[in-house]
Amino acid sequence: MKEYNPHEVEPRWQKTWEEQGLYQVSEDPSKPKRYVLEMFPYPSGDIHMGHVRNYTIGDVIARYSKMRGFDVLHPMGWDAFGLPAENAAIKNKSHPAKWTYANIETQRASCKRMGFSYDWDRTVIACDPEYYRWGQWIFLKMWERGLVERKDSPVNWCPGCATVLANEQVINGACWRCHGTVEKRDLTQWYLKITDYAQELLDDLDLLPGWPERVKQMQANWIGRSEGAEIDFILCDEQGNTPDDPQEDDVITVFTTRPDTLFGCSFFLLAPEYPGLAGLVQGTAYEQGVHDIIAAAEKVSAVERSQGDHDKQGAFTGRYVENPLNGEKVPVWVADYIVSDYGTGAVMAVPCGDQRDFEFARKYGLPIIPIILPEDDPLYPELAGVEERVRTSVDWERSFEAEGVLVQSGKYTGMRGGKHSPAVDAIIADLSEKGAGRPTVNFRLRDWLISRQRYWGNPIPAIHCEACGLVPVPEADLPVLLPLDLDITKGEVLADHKAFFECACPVCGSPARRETDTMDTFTCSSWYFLRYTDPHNASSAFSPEKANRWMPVDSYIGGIEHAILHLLYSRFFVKVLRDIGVLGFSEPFENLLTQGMVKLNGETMSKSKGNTVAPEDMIATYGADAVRAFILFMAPPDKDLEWEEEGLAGIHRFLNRVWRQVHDLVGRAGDQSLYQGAEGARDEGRLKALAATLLRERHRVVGKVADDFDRNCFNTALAAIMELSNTTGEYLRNVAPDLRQADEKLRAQDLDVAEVLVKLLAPLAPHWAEELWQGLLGNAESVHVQAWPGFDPQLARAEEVELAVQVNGKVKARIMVAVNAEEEAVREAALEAVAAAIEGKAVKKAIVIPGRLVNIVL
RNA sequence: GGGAGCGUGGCGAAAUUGGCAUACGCAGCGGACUUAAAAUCCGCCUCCUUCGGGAUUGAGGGUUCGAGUCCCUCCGCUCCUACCA
Repeated sequence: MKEYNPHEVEPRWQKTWEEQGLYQVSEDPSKPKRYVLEMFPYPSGDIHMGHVRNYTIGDVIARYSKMRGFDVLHPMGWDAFGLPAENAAIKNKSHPAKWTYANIETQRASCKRMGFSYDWDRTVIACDPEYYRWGQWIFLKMWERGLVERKDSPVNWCPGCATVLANEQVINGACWRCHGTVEKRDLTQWYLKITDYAQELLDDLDLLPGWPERVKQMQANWIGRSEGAEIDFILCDEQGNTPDDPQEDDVITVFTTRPDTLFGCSFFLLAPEYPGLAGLVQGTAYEQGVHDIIAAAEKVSAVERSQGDHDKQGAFTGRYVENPLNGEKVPVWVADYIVSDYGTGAVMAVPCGDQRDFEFARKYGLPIIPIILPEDDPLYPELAGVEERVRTSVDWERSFEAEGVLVQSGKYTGMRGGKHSPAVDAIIADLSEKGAGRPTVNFRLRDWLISRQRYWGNPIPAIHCEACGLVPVPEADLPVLLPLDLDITKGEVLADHKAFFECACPVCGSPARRETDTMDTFTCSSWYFLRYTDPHNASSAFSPEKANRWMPVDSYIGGIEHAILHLLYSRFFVKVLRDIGVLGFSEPFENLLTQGMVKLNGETMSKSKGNTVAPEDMIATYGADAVRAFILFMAPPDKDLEWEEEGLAGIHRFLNRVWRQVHDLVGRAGDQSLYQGAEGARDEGRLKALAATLLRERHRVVGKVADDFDRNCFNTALAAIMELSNTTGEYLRNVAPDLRQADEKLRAQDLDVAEVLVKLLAPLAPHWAEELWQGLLGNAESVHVQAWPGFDPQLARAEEVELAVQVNGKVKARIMVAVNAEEEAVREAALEAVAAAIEGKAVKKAIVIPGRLVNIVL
């Protein structure tokens, strides 16, 4: 017998598979398709254990799917544009392209060493002009449809990365890449109008039962839909007089989800960044106070501002607005807890119903008018049914935010208030009639800021012409090539690179300037999964026919960190491409599997912490197959996985053991047999019983493993295979080898069990399986294109089963009964088995659960 | 503050629809083989026990013939999100 040596077996089969093109997509329309995809990596150095886990999960699904008769698409590529390449290039005095492609080759080699079944002919590399030209094309199509906008607004600026960031890329006020503090700056930038799709992006989450609830919840929260009303307040003078003919400048609109509390509005708030704020106080006695708040808000970084409960600061502006519902004069304040980029940046403050307004009112001595009360409030008897305002203060500890009954609210008094309450509907209707308000839906989602002032990205295909304004690059001129002759180590930037930006206006032909901003790298990852379906298409981004055949992705596997950014953007791109008419579906990813982290001693592995385990070291010791199987065995895929080298050694032992068992089963173990000491039973009955048990286990486990793979439960699938191996060991140990081999039927069964063990492990340990399948069992064709072993549920069942007999829910005895025994007979047997325990007591009833237990109730 | 999830042996975990809790593995302990060690193989391995049994899925309660699983209260942990009006 040849010993199991992964270091010899693995590279050999990897070479053979590649030469044979075993994993090239067959494009066989007679088979059902399955698209298995792992999130493509950013090429920052070699792959780490997190990647290995991600790709191993995908590889098992792909290999298993192939054995189940699917036409499988399982590609790999690189998200190759981005800032780390620039930083690394500057550090190493190199070029981002050089660094990027070198890392891609390293990662590609590591993936091959792990034995992943990718079709390498379909590789997509985002910084390849053949790919990014179609990203530019999609941008132009969006522009045609009015989904591209260039506008001036306060944006997130990361000084560390010297670029702007999308809202989604600011995590707790810090840059998602460098973790530096993000500032607000007023800049003119490019946006994609993802907000046009806000409602659909929210609604279609319901079309995704194959996504984790958690991820859908996170997306729904991010989109942040709120129903409410816009209400117009008109600026008035100190006597409360509004202008006879109010102009646009005289109106300040707020968004609220609680128009029912309008009678409780005792002051009015503007964000420090509110556009017209400076004008309101210019030249007045209040200018300085307001200015101080604005200055303080600018200084306080977004990080601190998002820390939450710091003391609220504000100042009176000296101005008033009129409450459109009751005509009251309300003072206007500036407050640092009002954010400018949600709603309108202006808020009607209702301190009795909002805790933040409550605290602000207490601090600055503003009235807290009770207008909504729970019926059990001590104040309720006094105010119940009161329409006119009789009280303007309360001694409450905090605001009241739940549902209640309106008081002191004019004709609305007595109505139920709260979100979606009758009072809300009535007040919105009345405001609409006056033209002072309208029902609105507000989203938290902002438009996607995609321009970046960086070199290593996809150029935005636009031209600035003095005469014609902003002009899209004609489709025929694509791609706008990113120049490679730029030396960023000397501080060169695109905006100074004449050869790049000097151009002629495509409309009038006069000298013009090319846009020098590049696109956010997330635009590259928002459609790469479509390119894989038709990667070499030179005349379009993809053929709709191919994309429609392969899409949606059936299994998408990746980290939870992409729950919002990448997954939301990709959904948006697909919906736009559908509306453009090149896709016939609305959602890109049918099933999403978010894999857990790989940890060491309870901590996430990371280079900066220095607690990583290098995949190549583990491969060098135990082989790729053991690493793969270990990763799948140690935890369910969506849970964090604690790295334990002892466990990996255990899996290596297991592969070794099954290797020898397979040799034993086919009579080829020779003197390396695990069971040579096994004189075994020569007793015919014992032999038959062991063989029957093995047969039953073989069928049971094949069914169980298929079921587990279908549910992505790789850990229990492997546990079941271990059980089959244990039963096999029991059999081999206790049956004299010559007896087995003399019996033709047993020889056939032994061979079948050997084949089953090899096939069940093939998706998990592909090289190990191939060596046994072809090397030992002498098959000419790869195990990875074999059909999944069949199983017979009848054979998986024993003729007799053991039932537990419970008395009042406690197990008191066990009985053996025939599988098809009549319920009455089972009941009789059970009563008999526990006769002593129930003696003298009345049996109320006996519940028989076939195949499981009998419960006798006394 | 809001939302989601989790809590089972020394450890990683299993129990798919409410039906024999602790499968499978790791570590540990004992044994076989060996001059010895490694490797390999076999056995033990939730806790208590007067050896009859009894208890046990974070704690307490409820529903049910039956609860790790469903409901309520509490405790603990994790993740996400946040002055979102």
